[in-house]
This record gives sequence, C-alpha cells and structure tokens, in this order.
Amino acid sequence: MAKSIKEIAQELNVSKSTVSLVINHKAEQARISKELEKRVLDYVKKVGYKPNSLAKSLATGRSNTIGLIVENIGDSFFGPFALYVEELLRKKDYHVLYSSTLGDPQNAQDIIDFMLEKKVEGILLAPTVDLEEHQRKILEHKVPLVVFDRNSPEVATHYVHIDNGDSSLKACSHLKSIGCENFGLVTIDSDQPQMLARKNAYLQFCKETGMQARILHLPYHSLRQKGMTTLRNWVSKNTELDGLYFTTNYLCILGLKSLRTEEGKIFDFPLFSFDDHELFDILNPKISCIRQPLEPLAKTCVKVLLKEIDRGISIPREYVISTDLIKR
Amino acid sequence: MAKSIKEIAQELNVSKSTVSLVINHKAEQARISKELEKRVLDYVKKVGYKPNSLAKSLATGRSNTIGLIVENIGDSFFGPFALYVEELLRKKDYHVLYSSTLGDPQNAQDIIDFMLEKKVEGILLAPTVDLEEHQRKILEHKVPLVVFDRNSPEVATHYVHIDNGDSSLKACSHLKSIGCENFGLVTIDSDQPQMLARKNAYLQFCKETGMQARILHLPYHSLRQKGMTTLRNWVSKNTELDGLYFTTNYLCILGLKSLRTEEGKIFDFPLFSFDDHELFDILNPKISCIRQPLEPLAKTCVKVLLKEIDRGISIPREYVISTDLIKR
DNA sequence: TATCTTTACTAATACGTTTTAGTAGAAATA
DNA sequence: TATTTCTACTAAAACGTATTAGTAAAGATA
Repeated sequence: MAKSIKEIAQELNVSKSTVSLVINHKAEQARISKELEKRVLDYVKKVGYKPNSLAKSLATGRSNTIGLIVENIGDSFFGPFALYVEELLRKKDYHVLYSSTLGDPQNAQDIIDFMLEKKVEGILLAPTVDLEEHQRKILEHKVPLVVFDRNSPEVATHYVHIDNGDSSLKACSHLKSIGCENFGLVTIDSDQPQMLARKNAYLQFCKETGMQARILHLPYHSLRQKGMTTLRNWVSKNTELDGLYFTTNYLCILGLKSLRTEEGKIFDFPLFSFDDHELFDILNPKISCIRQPLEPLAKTCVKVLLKEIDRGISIPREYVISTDLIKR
Repeated sequence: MAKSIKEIAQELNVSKSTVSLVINHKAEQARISKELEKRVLDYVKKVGYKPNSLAKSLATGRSNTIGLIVENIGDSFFGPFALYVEELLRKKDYHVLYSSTLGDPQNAQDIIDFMLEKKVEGILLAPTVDLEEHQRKILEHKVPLVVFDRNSPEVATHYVHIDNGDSSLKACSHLKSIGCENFGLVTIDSDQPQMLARKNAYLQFCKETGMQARILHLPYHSLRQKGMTTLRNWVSKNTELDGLYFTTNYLCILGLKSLRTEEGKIFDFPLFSFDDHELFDILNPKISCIRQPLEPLAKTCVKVLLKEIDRGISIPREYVISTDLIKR
C-alpha cells in the first residue's frame, strides 16, 4: 500500500535521486527543472507518499526523537511535566519516546539501552539511584543528556533543578512564622538526593533555631502497605508535634488519608507539602506548599537539550529554577 | 564509538552474515561451529555491541514499538492508564511511543502520521472528534488499531470501553437513592460520544422518573476562563437543585473549586463524579463516583492489540469493561 | 569548429541490519 | 576414482532513504 521512492521513481520514469531531491526541497540546488519538480510533487501528493522514517533516520543519522525517562508518568508531577515537554518539542518537530522507571534501576537500564538503540537524539532523565554507569554510557555514545529533578553527583551532566535546600528552608520558616514550634518532617527512606537536600535543610533549620528535629522515614518500597499505619503510630506517639512537613506531595496525600478522623476533619495542626497538587487549595485544612514551577522547569530542560543537540555536547552546567512558596 | 556488525566482522575476519546469525541465535541452524560462535559471542560482548534498531527494523519490518495516543498524558485518567499500558507492554518486549492530542484534531493527525512513519506495530487511540478519516488511514496501512474510551461509530475498529449508558444510570439511581429529587447534570459542550452517552442516560432517567432535566454545558475550549463563573451563576439561578452530577472528574474538580464558600465548606448537597480521583475520598463533602477500572481497561486494550499484531487484523469487536459505583 | 559552461538529470554508494542462495572443501558413498 | 552429501561458512540482495560524484546534451565562447 505505502509506496516507496523507488516505486514512485519507476512510475514516473525518473531516478530515485530526482524524487528524493524534489521531496526534500532540494530541486533548485540540484537544478531540477520546474516542470519535473511539479510533476513529481503532484504525483507524490496524489499517491499520498509518506516517507519511511526508519530508512530516513538510518540514512541521515537523525531520528527526530528524544527520550524522556521519568519515575512515573502517572503521577501529578511527571505527567504534567511530560505534557509540557511534549508540547515544547512538538514545536521544534521533535517527538518524545517516554518511559517510566518506577524507581527500579533495572528498568532504567533497559530503557536507556532501548533508547540508545532507537537512536534518540537526546535524553531527558530523572535518574533513579545507581544509574551513574548508565549515564556515562549515554555520554560515551555521544548522546546529549540532560538530567533533571535529581542527579548523581559522581557523573557530570547538565542538570536542571530547583534549589531544594533553599526551598526547604523557606518551608521551615513559613511553618515557624505561622506558629509551629515543634513541627516534624516526614520523608522516605530511599536516598534520592533531592529528598536528602530537603531533609538536610530541615536539620539545619533545627540547629539554627534550636528546635528539636523529629523525622519519620517511611519505606519507599512499601508505602502502600505500611505507610499509613507507620505514620499514624508515629504521630500519636509524638504528642508534642504541632505541624508536619512532608517532603513530597504523595507523602502529604498519604498523610491526609491516614490522619483524618471519622468526622472528616483531619486534625488540628498545619500540614505543609513540598510540591503542590491540584486539590490542595480546596482541602480542609488547606495545604501550603512549595510549588515547583513545571513550565519553566520543562522549558529549561528542553532548551538546554536542544542546544546540546544542535551545537554538540558542551561542558556540563547547572540550571537552578526558583520555587514558589504558596501560603494557604 | 558504537561498532557495527560490519566492523566486528572485519576485526574477526569473518563475514557479516556470520556475526549476524550468531547474534540472533541462529548459529546452530546455520551450522556455525561452536568454536566460531563462541569467538563471535565473546568479542561482541567485549566491545559492548548494541544493534542499531533502526537498521534492524528496516530489515525485519518490526519496530517493537506501539503508539499510544491520548488526550492529555498529564491528567489523572490517561497518565495512570499510560503507566499500566507501558508496564504490560514492557513484559512483552514492546515499547511505547506516546503523544497527547489535547483534543486538537490537527495534533492528532500529525501524531498519527508520525507514528505511521515510525512504523509502529500497532496503535492504541483515544480519539478526538473528526478523526474518522485518519482511523481509516491507519487501517489502510494495515496497522492494527484499538480504540478506547471514545470512538467514532462511522469507522469499524476494535473498541474497548466501559458501558457509559449503564454506568450513568447507576449514577442517577444512586443520587436518587440518597434523596436527591432534583439533581442537575454538568457536562461539556463538545460532542464526545462518551459524554453524550452519559448525558443521554441522564435524560432517559429523567423521562422514566419524571424528574425535570437540568443540564449545564460548559465550554470545553475555554473551561479555565469561563467554567467557574458559568457554573456558579447556573447553580445560584437554579435554586431547586439538590445535587450535581458531573460527567467527568475534571468538571467535578472545577465544581469543587467554584462552589466552595469562604469558610471552606463547599455547599450542602451531594456531588457525584463520573471518574474517580485520588483525593475524592478525603474531601468534605465526600464525592461518590463511577470508577473506571484502569487496570482491566489497560489489560484488555493491550491484549486485543497484541493479538491483532500477532495474528493479523481481524473483524472489529467491542469489549465492554464494567464500572464500579463507589459510594462515599 | 573546437572547447568550455551550464543545464538537467542519474548512477552509485552509504546507512546497519537480516536472510537466502550459494560455495569450497572435507567426508562419505558407490 | 568419480559422484554425492555434509559441513561451515560467505556473497549478495534487500529494506527505503540521502547524497555526491558523474554525465549527456545543449548552449555559450573564442
């Protein structure tokens, strides 16, 4: 059904080269006559020719595809982020091959291999832990790489991120300013760098203000099963708590679900979330948060990656996006 | 950096064919000696050979990729759905090329063309309106197509969906059963089939029970700007309303945001949403809903598509997934 | 008229793989 | 010893495109 250049050439009694040149708007530079050009163009249109982009990519070395590797395309951070990325790249005629690692390094490795085989022109990666070697592999293959959200300090790559430490301090100050004198931190037990940075800022805040640090590490790999009860127990044991700071929105949601009482009221001290959520502004109590501005984040990632693709790989840099403190 | 079969062959002083056959585990059937096989295998491993999958696909006609076209990868229905799809396909060694149409037929067409050019082996599509012609094109290209969530009745394709009419009746009955005698329906003005089906069931319910139909059509293309005030005005005009049935969760969220009062309390009659949301169970008032079971939906889609790919295109069928009524 | 330019193309090669038909040499058969 | 059969490979074509060097014919120049 789908005709190839070869067939079209035969049917028009011209050479493949002619057809290819015309199709790629190189008729003039190749001195193809206007008449022939038109004849080819008309015929191509008539039969509805669509190039085989595999063959094209093989010949040109360009796939017009970039890879986007996130933790979970279904969550409220990466999903909308991916949409921005796609929209921005669509304008530049690029398409996105995405994949979710679910935090599993093995998945991540498979995905990276697959993308390299597919000859993506660049990769946008939110790394899981233990991915240093694979990041190196990407760079060895001369494929431009931009890392965002988290990174592995051991491999030098372009890195787009928010200032987790600063933002976390802002969060702490906010809680203090609204009267919390003994708020605790709820985070996960996996050592993702961005989580560590948020926690460390909390510890620093404690040191500076003399507040006692109270930290709960929930099990990343069995949140669903154990998270709720662990959190509930911890809160009821620590009666002096007067506020909770969750290092990410899914933890905050877990908090909301596990700590509410029968009557629907949740409890009587403020909650704070790192990362916003579309319903945080209508919950009771309202949830203040640090908001990662998705659009600037996506824009920067895409801009940096496209530049690498266009001009060749350059010395790694960091790009810091500032966050917003949303008081509610 | 990345070696090709050709180079490997030269370096080993054997033919390309030999290398290719060994790599593809056809050494035995091609009577390659064990020794040579091992020599090749060892070398291939040593240099870290990765096939160029573009060339491979060009030669074999298989891309091991399927296309997933949704409305918005960032929303709480398609995002998690996409994750299920990816997980299921990963097990079968397929990868996903996804794209969001944002409800724009032009985007959808571009995406479909791109995917056909990329030689995806099958397409999973949640159609926007006006896509009949392109669905035909996909089928003309002999690319297996499975449509889900919505469909265009004019083109016969495999179609995986929930029973919108039945589910909508369940919703209406539920509202009545909890005492709503005059509940209204809030939907959008675009004529997506699934939305029409939900509305028609409501109308049928009205006819059968003698309830007066009160329907608000919000503008699909300017929801953000006009939705909130339109809804608010409508509700305050229709004072006899004692319940609201939203035909999708994003409308319900819009309802929650626009109808709540300063004190945080939302209002005093029940809300019902078609489609669940991760926070509906902790809101006040609690939101009952029809839940589309994402996993069975995704499983069926993937199963049907893979079957089409394996055994060739078959006569279109419908697959109906039953929904759950979640009372809260 | 012999040479140089220009015009309007095309032939050939390359991209990296798969696959089938073919082949040289050794071993078996008659 | 001449023929057949195996063994262990390889040559060549194919997938569909892009690109560059080349060429025949016509026109311009001296």
